[in-house]
Amino acid sequence: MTLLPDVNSADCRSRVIQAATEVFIEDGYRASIDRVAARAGVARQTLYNHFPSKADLFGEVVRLVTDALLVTLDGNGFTLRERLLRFGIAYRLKLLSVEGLGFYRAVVSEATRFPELVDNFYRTGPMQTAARLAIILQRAMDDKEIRQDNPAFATSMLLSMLVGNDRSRYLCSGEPSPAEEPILVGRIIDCYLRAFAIDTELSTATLST
Amino acid sequence: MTLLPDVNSADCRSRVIQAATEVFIEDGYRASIDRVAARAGVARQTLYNHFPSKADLFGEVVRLVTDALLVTLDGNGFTLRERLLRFGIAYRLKLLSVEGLGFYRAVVSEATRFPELVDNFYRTGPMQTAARLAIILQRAMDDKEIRQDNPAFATSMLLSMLVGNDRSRYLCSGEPSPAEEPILVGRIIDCYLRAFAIDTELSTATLST
DNA sequence: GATAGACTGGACGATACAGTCTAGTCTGCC
DNA sequence: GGCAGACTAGACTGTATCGTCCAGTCTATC
Repeated sequence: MTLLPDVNSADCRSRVIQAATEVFIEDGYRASIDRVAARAGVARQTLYNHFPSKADLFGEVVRLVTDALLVTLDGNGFTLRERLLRFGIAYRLKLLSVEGLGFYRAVVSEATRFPELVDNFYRTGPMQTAARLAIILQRAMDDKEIRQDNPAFATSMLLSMLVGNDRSRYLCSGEPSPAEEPILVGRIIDCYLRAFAIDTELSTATLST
Repeated sequence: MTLLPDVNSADCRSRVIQAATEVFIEDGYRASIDRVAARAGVARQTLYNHFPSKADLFGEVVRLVTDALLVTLDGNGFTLRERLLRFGIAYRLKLLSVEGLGFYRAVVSEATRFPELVDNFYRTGPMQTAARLAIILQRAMDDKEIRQDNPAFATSMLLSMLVGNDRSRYLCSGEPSPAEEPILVGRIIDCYLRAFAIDTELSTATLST
């Protein structure tokens, strides 16, 4: 017995995780263990040597993919619009990819069977991304680049505008077309910046009715 | 044999549909036929007298609930803000209710197993609502109440802002709190109207960088 | 060469479930 | 009374699946 993790064993484990990720993204939790094992090119028993149950394997996959889906926000050195644009492109790229959509579907589908897992996914995934974005927006408010408002609300609006309706559509039918992505993101960000632009007399007057 | 539909039979059928709706909303398609029959207070064979298969029953439920979830837009006689406000409240009320969320989860979960059904759901449900909203927005653009823009884009933005992030959150964890709904919808609509307000020199200047 | 640890491949048990079948009951109508 | 149509209750078939078990193989190390 060696203390170091066996190379072959680790390879096996990662192959299983890789296969499970693909299969769960394709068909959700209802995909069979046999299919995962076959995809990994591994005997079923080998899979059970590494994971005590299907639920544990699923949980591991969810944790790993959740981390992989976190969207990073690069710091300063850009205009606000530029930063939001980069964020928006990365955000849509991840969430609206075939894998991002399949994963989301798989996780949401199991909200009743694994409530704590899905809750944890939301807290360590989407909520983390939102928290990072909120910091950027808060700073932009402090710098008077956008108007003062509740940062949580401002964050929610931007995230909603970026993927809300499109995610819903792609979950049901069709696939995203990557060609027009940058243009679309630009339009969304411009739209957002109008909504949160510093107040002018005109715009406030229109709303107060 | 009578030509008129038997009262008891029709009653039975509607009880089954009612039960199936509840059960599928709770646990999705993986809920068993036995549970549906039990919930309806009916023998399994009776259920099969009315529906040839589980998939057919599911399809029937999806069609009926899709219709029930359509959001109506009342016509004129109100300001644009008032109309959007009413729409937003009704829209969130339906989509973010426990039933609306459960139904959405159930449908989206089966996008791979029943692609045509889910695609049809999207076209007769969400797309219908969007089309109705697009007409209102188009008219508002013609009347110079909001700035000229692509109506489909403007529609997508409003629908996204209304439920995008919140639906995502509620699908994963927690439940909506109906108390603050009207205030929240008001903030969203105001935010939207800012984004699509008629151009002023100031706001365009900020964006053009 | 012997040994330990990991993987294989298939049999096996237990469970759940869709859908069918059948014998019997109930109800309304002639 | 008799009959037709619908419902009931439960047995039954066939299939899918999770998870276990076991006998055998392969490989690296001593």
